Amino acid sequence: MSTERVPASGAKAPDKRRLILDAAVRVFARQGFHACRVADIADEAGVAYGLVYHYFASKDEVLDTLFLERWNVMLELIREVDAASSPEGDSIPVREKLGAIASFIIDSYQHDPDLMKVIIVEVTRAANSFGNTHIATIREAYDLIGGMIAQAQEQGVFKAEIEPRFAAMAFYGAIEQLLTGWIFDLLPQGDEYFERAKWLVVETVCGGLEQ
Amino acid sequence: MSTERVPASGAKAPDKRRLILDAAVRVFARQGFHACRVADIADEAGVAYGLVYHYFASKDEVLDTLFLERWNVMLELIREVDAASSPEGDSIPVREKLGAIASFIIDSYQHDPDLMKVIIVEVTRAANSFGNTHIATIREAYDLIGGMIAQAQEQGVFKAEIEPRFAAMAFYGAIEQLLTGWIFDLLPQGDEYFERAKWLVVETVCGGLEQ
Amino acid sequence: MSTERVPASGAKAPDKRRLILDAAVRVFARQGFHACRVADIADEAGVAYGLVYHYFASKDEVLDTLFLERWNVMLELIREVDAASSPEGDSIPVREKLGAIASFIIDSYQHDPDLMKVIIVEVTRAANSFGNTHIATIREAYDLIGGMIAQAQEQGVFKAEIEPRFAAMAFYGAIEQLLTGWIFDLLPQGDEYFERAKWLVVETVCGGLEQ
Amino acid sequence: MSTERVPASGAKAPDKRRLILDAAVRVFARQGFHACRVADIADEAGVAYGLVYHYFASKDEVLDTLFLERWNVMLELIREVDAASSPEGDSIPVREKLGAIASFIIDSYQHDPDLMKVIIVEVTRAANSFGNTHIATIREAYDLIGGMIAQAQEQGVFKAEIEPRFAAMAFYGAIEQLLTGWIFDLLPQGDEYFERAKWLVVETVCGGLEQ
DNA sequence: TATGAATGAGTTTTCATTCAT
DNA sequence: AATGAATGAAAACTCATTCAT
Repeated sequence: MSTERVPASGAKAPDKRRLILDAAVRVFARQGFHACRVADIADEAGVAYGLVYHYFASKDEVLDTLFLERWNVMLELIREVDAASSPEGDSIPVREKLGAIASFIIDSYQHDPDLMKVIIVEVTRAANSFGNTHIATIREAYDLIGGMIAQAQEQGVFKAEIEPRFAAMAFYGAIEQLLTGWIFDLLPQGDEYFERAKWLVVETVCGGLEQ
Repeated sequence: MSTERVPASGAKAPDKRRLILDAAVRVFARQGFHACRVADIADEAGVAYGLVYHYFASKDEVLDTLFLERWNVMLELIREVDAASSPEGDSIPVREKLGAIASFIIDSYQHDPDLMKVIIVEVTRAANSFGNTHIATIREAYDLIGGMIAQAQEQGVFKAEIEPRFAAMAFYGAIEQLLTGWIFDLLPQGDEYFERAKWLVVETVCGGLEQ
Repeated sequence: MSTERVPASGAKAPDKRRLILDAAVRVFARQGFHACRVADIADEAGVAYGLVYHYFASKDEVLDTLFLERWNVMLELIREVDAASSPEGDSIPVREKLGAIASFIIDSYQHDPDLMKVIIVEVTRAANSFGNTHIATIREAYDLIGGMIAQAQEQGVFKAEIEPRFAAMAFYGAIEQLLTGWIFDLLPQGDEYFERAKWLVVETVCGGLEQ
Repeated sequence: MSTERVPASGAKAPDKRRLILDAAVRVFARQGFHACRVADIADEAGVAYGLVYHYFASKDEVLDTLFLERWNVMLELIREVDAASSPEGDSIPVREKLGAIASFIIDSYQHDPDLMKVIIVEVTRAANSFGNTHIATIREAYDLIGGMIAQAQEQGVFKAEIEPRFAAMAFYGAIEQLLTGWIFDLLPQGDEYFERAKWLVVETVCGGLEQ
């Protein structure tokens, strides 16, 4: 977070740059990155057309910024979880780790569905455009999860036959597809559903991975 | 499957329409739907520019056709699996059913990675364009899988607390993310890996879902 | 000449490419390269906007083409003059050579003032854009003239103290400035004036260069 | 000359206006008037963007100012030369007059090549923009030279058949083309070459014009 | 069927100029 | 005098689609 180049100034001033980013989230979510014009972003933000280009070099950079802002927060969370230890000094159990990650992602969606929609739809799977640009950053998350699984395997908690990288992808894919279901309005939403979804994904995947 | 409107003619004639579709797969996979021009498709197919418009009403229709051709084959497979019964007349076990689906998808990727890349990258997650257009068709697959899970639940094979729709999404998402891993070159490929991936996804998800 | 990529087809068909080039000459001459829009060229040519881009990669390429077409004709003329010999087999005198060049340039202006205006105003002196791009081609003309002067020097016709390259520039500059005078409407025009100008420039420069 | 609206203040203060003008010369020479942005001028001058507009009404006015500053100095010089008389009270000979003009222009280039480049490339030949704006001012120089030549003709020094206006253009064009040669790096530079160029242009043109 | 020239609406980006501070 | 954020018109270029042959 806090990629702002502009002083926060006590959260009073409108901070046009933030205004533009927030507007872009809504517009990208509503129309899709390709289908929207830069003018739509400016209009949604209530600023002049040119100001978008005053703060961002291109339309692409707007999306890049949105993605990186959010993804880095997630990476930080995953790293913290990975390093976390119980009061006794032991590393916390995998189930808890993976549960924290699932919770974070689902909470993120609950908190700002538009942003998560944009990230999933426009970046995470865009193998020929943004996904490719940010592949290293994206991979970092997968690798960290893979590391957790490998560790659990070494500790004898998870089955030995498992290929950690593959399991990590399956786990992350399961979560992302739940979000996709919400995005496409194929799954029911609401606090209760979000909570149950967290449980289900952990229960399912961990249940299957455990010895 | 055979959605062709043109006689098969004994596989002799070039069948320009098929030529164009196959070329489109390669071009869409290589450059992405948005980044490629209709001229690129024509060039790749070795046909005249205008011929693409002779066979297809628009660039969109080319992708629509590719998606539907493949997705309908998958739907057929899922339906067959769903209806399949053992020699004794009993329905075959869920594990086998889901295994058949995972196998089919992964085999599809193995057989024509470009086509699966296009479907996943350009359609399945494209919530604001093709994904939305084909949402009903896509959903059908999720629903069929959800039905299988619900049945397994009723039979007492799967846990009762499970929400079948959610579990279906998790299952499908896990598979799709494995393909995504191959597409982005994040996971190792090869016959052996494909086979182990099939096993892993079924073992993991079913293992977690079972009582 | 004849850079046409399109068959001449008996001079019957309109040849849209030529139409565009000819229109561009008029528009560039009237408004200047920078001040005119591609739409102006298309309008002047009576063709659709996009057709300009069907035949030329960019607005720049239109000017490049116009310049090269004409300049290459001039280079050819200069080379011919340089190689020309009298009936007796001797090389023709410098005065005649330089006179032929001056005649050619001034005739060119008389024949198509717009084209010469464009070349002089937009290319020949444009040290930061087109002039720089075509500097090698432009230089070739100066070098050929310099060669003629050097030869005359060796033959004892021109003074020995002369630096041929400098003299060539002075000669060419004198002619170009006469055209500039006509372009800016600072000098009177008309057949008689054009003829006298040819004489004046040769008489002046050669008169001054001769021993 | 001193067109400055701002007190000279003993050459102590930075005089931002002058700073901007000098920076503009460098930027225009390096990138060309059209290719540079107002921001480039401000950056080069080390002043704030808006300050350019505090001192100048537009980007055009910056170039106008540069051109007029210099061209007026030249006009003054030409007028002085024209009025100059020998100690005996006779007007000095044409050769000396034209020599003084050639010297002044070449010295100007030697002293500030960037400024002369800008004037020649961006103004003097720009028939559709600045050249047209300043045509009256530019013409004055040509007319004054033409007057000198006419006078020499009347005195019987120059041939009678000469059209003074044409001869003036030829003379000025020869000089300007030498500068063009230096600008394009087609001719060798250095004190010696500059001196010889002065001699050559006068010797050539006057030699040819004399009876 | 097959060709590729012709059309023109649409979009990003640039950048001179204005303006509030 | 000095700053630099804000404005928005302008234009090159792209490319899906049409159409005459």
